[in-house]
Amino acid sequence: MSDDDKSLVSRLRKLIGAGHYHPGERLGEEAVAEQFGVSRTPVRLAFRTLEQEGLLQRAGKRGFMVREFTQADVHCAVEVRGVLEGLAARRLAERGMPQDVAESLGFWIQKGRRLLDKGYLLEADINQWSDINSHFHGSIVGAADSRVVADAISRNNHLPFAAADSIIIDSEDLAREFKKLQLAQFHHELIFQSLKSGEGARAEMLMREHALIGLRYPELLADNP
Amino acid sequence: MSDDDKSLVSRLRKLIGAGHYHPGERLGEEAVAEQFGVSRTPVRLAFRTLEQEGLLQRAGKRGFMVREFTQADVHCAVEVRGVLEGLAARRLAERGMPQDVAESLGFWIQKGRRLLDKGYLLEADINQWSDINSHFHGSIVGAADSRVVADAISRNNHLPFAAADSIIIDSEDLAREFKKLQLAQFHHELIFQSLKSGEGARAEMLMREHALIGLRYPELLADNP
DNA sequence: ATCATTGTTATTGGATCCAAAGTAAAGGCT
DNA sequence: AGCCTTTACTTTGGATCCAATAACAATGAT
Repeated sequence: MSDDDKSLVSRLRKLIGAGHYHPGERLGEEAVAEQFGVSRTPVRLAFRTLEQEGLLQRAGKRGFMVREFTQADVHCAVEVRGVLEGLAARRLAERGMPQDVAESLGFWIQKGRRLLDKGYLLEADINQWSDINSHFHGSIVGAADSRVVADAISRNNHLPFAAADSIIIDSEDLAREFKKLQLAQFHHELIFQSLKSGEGARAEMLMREHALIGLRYPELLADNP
Repeated sequence: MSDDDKSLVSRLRKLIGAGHYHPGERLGEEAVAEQFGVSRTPVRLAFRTLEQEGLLQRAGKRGFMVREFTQADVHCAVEVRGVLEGLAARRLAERGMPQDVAESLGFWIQKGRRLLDKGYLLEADINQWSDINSHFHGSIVGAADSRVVADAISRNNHLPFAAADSIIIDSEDLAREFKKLQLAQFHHELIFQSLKSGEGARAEMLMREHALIGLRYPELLADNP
């Protein structure tokens, strides 16, 4: 197998997220163990972790089943990320942003600006934006200086489509995606601005709105071409 | 042992929460296994769960250590609960509160009112309030109708002092505690009011403020006797 | 004397075995 | 024929065994 180096949990996580297992499907320990060529022990350990992450749920007394994710679940996961990252942003604004964090955020904003300044989007730009985006969000969450908040966010990010860097990219319509990223970049700059001036409430609200960008804006941009 | 019926995770959770293990102390699988009279296997499983819950953290490549909780961590956990329960309340208000939920919340509010109406607090009332309180919060979270949100809250509640029903009771000063519960009851009624009228933003803010009642109000009440 | 290297020990990860519990199926009874 | 009971099988939980590895200690070299 190609990814023998990755841990069992992340491999399973990826498979579940990719919809490789049907939602509601029961996962037998023996079956999975055989599928990955390991014994039952590591599978049992992994299942407990995946259960806590919310990807698996107990199927009565008969082991675990793949958690089913509705559209509403995705929506909620994004909103949860919104309020949590909003909390992180507010904390950062209220406690004052350290110089190095400001520099780091400025750096990623500059990078985003340069990426979008050319006025259009290339296929190859997607990955770069994903990188920029996760560094921006990661810097804020990290600078909020609270393991509890960071853990809550990271746990939520284990849910499919919930993570900030899991923006659905529609390679078919790069023009529309460009508009979306332009808006996201604008959000980033506004958030940066409010963080710098210690506007906690504004930073929080902006962050919460920013989280929704993948949910609500596509339809909006679709209607107004 | 007296509590053989409880699962290993909850027993460990309780011990860790009670400070039975020193923060930062390394927990060996063998040692814990022997202490509980079981083999290493269930301990290993439990450790993975406790790790995800944030009570244990990996100690390098050498097993797990007891997570250390600072006062700031407790504060953050309470704020996280605030924003999450706030989200639940807003969802409930915006989607409209079903009749049965309104009746249930009204019931617990009535019970709280009757408990406090006598104007003072008895030692025995504490447990009853805890019951009322968790039912009130539980009803709202449940009625928000989102497993994602409910799970996020429940995971956060595993952290010591983060759960809504873990109000620190100072049996030495029941008069002050009475004031606190009076305020909490008032919060509950205001939240109920805003939920009924569909005031999402108000319900959310009230819920967030309500979460802080155990953190900030004691000092306030201490200064103003 | 200090540092590096090597050997020993402690501890975790993985595999296998056994027991317990639950489910499905087959057979018997009304 | 339908339902209940009993039996066989599947599957998970717990215990033990073995291997891999990291920490520790001791010994030797510079």
